[in-house]
Amino acid sequence: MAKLQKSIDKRNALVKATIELVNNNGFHATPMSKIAKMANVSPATIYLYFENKQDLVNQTYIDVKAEYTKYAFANYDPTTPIEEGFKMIWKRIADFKLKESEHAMFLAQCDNTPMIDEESRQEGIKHLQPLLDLWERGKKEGIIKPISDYLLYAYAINPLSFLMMTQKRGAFTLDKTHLEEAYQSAWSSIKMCQ
Amino acid sequence: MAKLQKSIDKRNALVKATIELVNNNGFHATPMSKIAKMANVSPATIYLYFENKQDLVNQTYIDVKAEYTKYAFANYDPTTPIEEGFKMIWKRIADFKLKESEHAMFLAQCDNTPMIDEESRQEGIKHLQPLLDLWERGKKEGIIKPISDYLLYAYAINPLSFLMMTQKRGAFTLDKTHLEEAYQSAWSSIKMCQ
Amino acid sequence: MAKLQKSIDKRNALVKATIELVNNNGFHATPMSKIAKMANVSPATIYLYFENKQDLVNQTYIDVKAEYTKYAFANYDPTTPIEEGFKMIWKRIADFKLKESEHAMFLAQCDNTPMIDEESRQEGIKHLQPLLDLWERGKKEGIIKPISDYLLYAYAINPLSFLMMTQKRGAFTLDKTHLEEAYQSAWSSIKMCQ
Amino acid sequence: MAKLQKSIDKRNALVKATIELVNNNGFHATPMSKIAKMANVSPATIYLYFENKQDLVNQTYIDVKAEYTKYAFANYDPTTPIEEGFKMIWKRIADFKLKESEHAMFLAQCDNTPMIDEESRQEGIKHLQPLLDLWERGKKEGIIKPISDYLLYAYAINPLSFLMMTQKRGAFTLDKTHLEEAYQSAWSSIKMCQ
DNA sequence: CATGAATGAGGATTCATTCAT
DNA sequence: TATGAATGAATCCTCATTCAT
Repeated sequence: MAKLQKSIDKRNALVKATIELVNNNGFHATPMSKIAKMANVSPATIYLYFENKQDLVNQTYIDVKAEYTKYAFANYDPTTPIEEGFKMIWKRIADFKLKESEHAMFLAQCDNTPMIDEESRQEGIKHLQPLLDLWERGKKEGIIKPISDYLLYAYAINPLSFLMMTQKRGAFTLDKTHLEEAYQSAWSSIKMCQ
Repeated sequence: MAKLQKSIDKRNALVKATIELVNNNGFHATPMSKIAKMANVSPATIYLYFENKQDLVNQTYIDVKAEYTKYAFANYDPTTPIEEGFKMIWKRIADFKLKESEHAMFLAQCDNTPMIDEESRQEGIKHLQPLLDLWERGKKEGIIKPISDYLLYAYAINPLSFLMMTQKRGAFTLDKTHLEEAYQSAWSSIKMCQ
Repeated sequence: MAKLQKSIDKRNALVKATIELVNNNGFHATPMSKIAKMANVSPATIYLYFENKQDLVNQTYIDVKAEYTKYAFANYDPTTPIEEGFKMIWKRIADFKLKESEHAMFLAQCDNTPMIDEESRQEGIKHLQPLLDLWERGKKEGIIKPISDYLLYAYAINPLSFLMMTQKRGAFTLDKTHLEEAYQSAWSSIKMCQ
Repeated sequence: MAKLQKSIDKRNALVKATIELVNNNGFHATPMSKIAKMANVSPATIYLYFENKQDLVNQTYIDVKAEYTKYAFANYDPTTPIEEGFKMIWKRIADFKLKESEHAMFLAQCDNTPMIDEESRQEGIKHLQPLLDLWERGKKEGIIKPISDYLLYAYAINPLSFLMMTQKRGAFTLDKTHLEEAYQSAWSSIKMCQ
């Protein structure tokens, strides 16, 4: 039991180090040896937990993506009214992207780069279902525009990634007011024009 | 003159090869030797045109970014009415992202990755000025929401990058109808609510 | 007693696995971990039975060599007439090389490779004495050529190794007729010309 | 031209180093870095001449095998009478195995080990044809036993490998007398009994 | 006795960059 | 200007061996 616990700790340390180093240097500029050093293990130990470097980032991606969606829907109840439900989820996602910006940044890099296996990418998408369901419901009720989920995501959610990156680069800080404005823009872009 | 012409051809071939290879493999997984091969020159020749690998991608980034903004504002007249002007630019940008998707993809990778020097990043932003001017004008006239340009960009323009990537991955095809819907979402998100 | 029995089983399993893996991959391309896996023990367990990898192959070599000579002389009686005795031994050796070809192959690899300690090599040679004694007797009786034992071995016995390897590679199958022909060649090469 | 010459020299130096190091340590215990050092080139240079380590030994094997057969048949004329022709070839082969014992040892290791690709092994066999032709002729003329070429090789030629190895190990020195005795044994084993 | 986890040392291979031509 | 050969410095990964349990 103690052994097993220790193992999970090491795996976590490796995942954490991977996120930080890949964020700063990119996948291929992050040597396994540095990951090992940052996680306080021997390079060889990585291979007890992951098949190879590709597997390490794939699993890290899936881990972070799962954490992201878990966070997004943590307090969401599928019976909530559309607008309120959307706002709730949107705020949680905004929260995640800005507070857990290291993790969000890692996802952004994975999503705009050929560094993740297609299979792992698919695996990561799965957990977004509650949002898609909400949109489905919203479309039926005539509250959400009857357009492709890809378009809805592009306008309602994805801009947060851009804002997070911008903030990360120090060009701009997203305060409460900005956040409210962003939400209004998001909602305006997907709600039915009355 | 003939020699100079030849040189420009080689430089262009190198830039082109860089875009294609970095798109498919990422910066660090793209060896100089492969770039040279694809451009039909010797590896050593690259160093006649670029200082080193970093310089090569930096310059490629600036080139592509310049091409992007040039395309975006090609037929734009700064005296055009706000909504019409925005639509015009938006359509050009959408056009570029979808038709020159290789180049757009390259920019997306650069923008979400630590592969470009901060200096070159700044250099690339410069040429967006006409759009910022349009927004300035729009805000003054009470047509565009008086919010940060970063927010406006995040909602009006950046979603096109997401849609381009989605389409590139084959998950979804953006047809005329989608494009019109996307425009409506973009405009809705930044126009003043009346 | 039960424990001791168990131990011998493990040692045997390890020796067996070593033979098979070294045959297929060679000494250095055979990891201890694979040997352990094939023998159904932990890598660490190997070190309870053998000092290190070198010791493991050395002991395996000695084991197999002993088995080989034991088989060769199993039914041999030192008072048998020369030609009959030689034929008897030769047939046993041929039998071993062809039926226990895995073991014979292992010996061939050890004997043509710097993988075995000189000491273990010497140890392995010891048990061939009965054959040398037979030859001694044969020389005295004027039946066997009065030449070096090395020459006798090279012509009377060693060709069987070559034939075994050839057969192992599938180039050729040694049937009863071939075997008889081989024996004739062997005997012709060492018997006194009358 | 100077460049090309230099290249061939490097390739030769690499092949030479490979033979010596593999003889002393075996294939897998011979690091590329040591081969490079002994050949006075950088490790990376090896990969300009050979695809990888396997290719390096394969090509070395083929080179040495070609040298061996070229040496064996250097002064052989296919119209020579059988016994004389055989003796001539046999002597050349013995000469090669004993004088070029480094090369012969390398072949012995390759032939008793899974270190060479099957394809290269086949390639190496090709050049033995003149000997097979001689045997063919000998069988027709009733001078050589009408048995498989594999058997003939096993008894007439292969023992020389064993004797070479034995001599290399210092257990025994093959002088002129021994050599004559060896030839008699070889010939006895394959010639028709009259 | 037996083990699975852990690791340091090492090995094959790649690659950005240089240099002689 | 243009090149192909050459290379030292990484980088990923493996493996014999040890150690805490």
